[in-house]
Amino acid sequence: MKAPLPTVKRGPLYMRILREYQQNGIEWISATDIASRFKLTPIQVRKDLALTGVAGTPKKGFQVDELLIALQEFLGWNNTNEAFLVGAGALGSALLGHKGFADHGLSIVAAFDTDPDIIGTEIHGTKIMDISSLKPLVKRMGIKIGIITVPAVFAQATAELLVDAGIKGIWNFTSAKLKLPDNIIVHREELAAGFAVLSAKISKLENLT
Amino acid sequence: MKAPLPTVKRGPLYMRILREYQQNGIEWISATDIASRFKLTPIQVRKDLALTGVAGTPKKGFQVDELLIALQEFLGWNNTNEAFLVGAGALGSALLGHKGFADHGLSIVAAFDTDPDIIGTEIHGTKIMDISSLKPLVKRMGIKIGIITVPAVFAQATAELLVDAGIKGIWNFTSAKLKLPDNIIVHREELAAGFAVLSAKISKLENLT
DNA sequence: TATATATCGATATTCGCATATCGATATATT
DNA sequence: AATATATCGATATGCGAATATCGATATATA
Repeated sequence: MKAPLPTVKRGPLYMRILREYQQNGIEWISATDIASRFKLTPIQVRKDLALTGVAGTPKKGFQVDELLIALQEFLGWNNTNEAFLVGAGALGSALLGHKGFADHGLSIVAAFDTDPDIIGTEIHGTKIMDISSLKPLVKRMGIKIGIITVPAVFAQATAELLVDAGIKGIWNFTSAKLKLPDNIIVHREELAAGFAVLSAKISKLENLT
Repeated sequence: MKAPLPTVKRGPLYMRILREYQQNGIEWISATDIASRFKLTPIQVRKDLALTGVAGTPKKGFQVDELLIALQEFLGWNNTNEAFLVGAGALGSALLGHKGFADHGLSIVAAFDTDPDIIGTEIHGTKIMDISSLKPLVKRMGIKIGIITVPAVFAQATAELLVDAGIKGIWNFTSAKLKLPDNIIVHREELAAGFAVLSAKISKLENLT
């Protein structure tokens, strides 16, 4: 199944509103509803949803439960919605406490650090463990995603450790460029990009979608 | 000047490597250098840099100092590289401590909250102030960007307060959809999107750029 | 001085995604 | 039962950005 990248990126939005509808006991949702909720057109939403394979019914829309399951499947969240986090500093702690993730069904199931002062403590309900215990846990729990929020200088070493432990994908919050085997998927979160878009839009008042 | 959105997004990457070169006293940088540093092609980098108006010289590349200034101008960072942050919770604190921003020349010059226990304290060198003092400061300092890291339920009220104070652009880290006047630029940071891309790439082993 | 090479920069092509159009259909309404 | 309407879903169009191609040029090297 081929999946357009922008569609995948919008996936979490759909997940959120669907969960909300589900919790409120609403059975049907239309592409128009979703579009008005975010800044999208109904057509775009329909095209995205079409990729999941679910069929809507005219005048009512899509069945919330059915769509939710299909989307989850489509996004691959049946297998890979759990992650380990390494580096329980400021940013790491924030991610651990970030409500948004739970809303989408994603969960950071464990966090690791090297600082003895932090190890053993709990941050937002997640116990911080010694990094030496990471490898066996990855195998045992079948975790595929690792989140790196260590200082940039340690990023490469951390990444290698994760790969060695069997991690398949890495979410890199540092500014370091990681050199890893090709079969490892790396995604770098570029926080500054958001800032750039914002200030560019302000300084030149033009429509950059 | 028309600015392709993806180019703007890559801007911070260029800024980072340029600053690094500058600090190391390297005078010239080629598109090939930059491309190999990130996951880009030299052609793409050249096209981006062409928009700044600077000319490179064959066999050497671009002059670091000149390019840095031009890029800064191009991204509009001469005027709008300062921001206020509202909501000094977990995520807010993390952003305050995020070294990455300083590396790019962006700065969060002040932070605000409503919690009396937090007001007056310092987080990563930034003093947390009472939100009531926000409005006069925005005017006095000419700040144009506001960062919202409050709980989602308070997002709308916070945004309105910022707009009332004279803020032109808002960086929204909550999941709330903000209803604001059209002339206000809003950028929502969707953290979960990164996770979605990553897990999609892992579960279907396909090339989603 | 002559030649090789790395890089720039312009043009052309391709690709992917967003947007528009329109017929089909199921529900609600009268 | 007949009609109106909201929505889906397929096809077609258009746009923006990535990629490829190739000549020009300045530096380094022999």
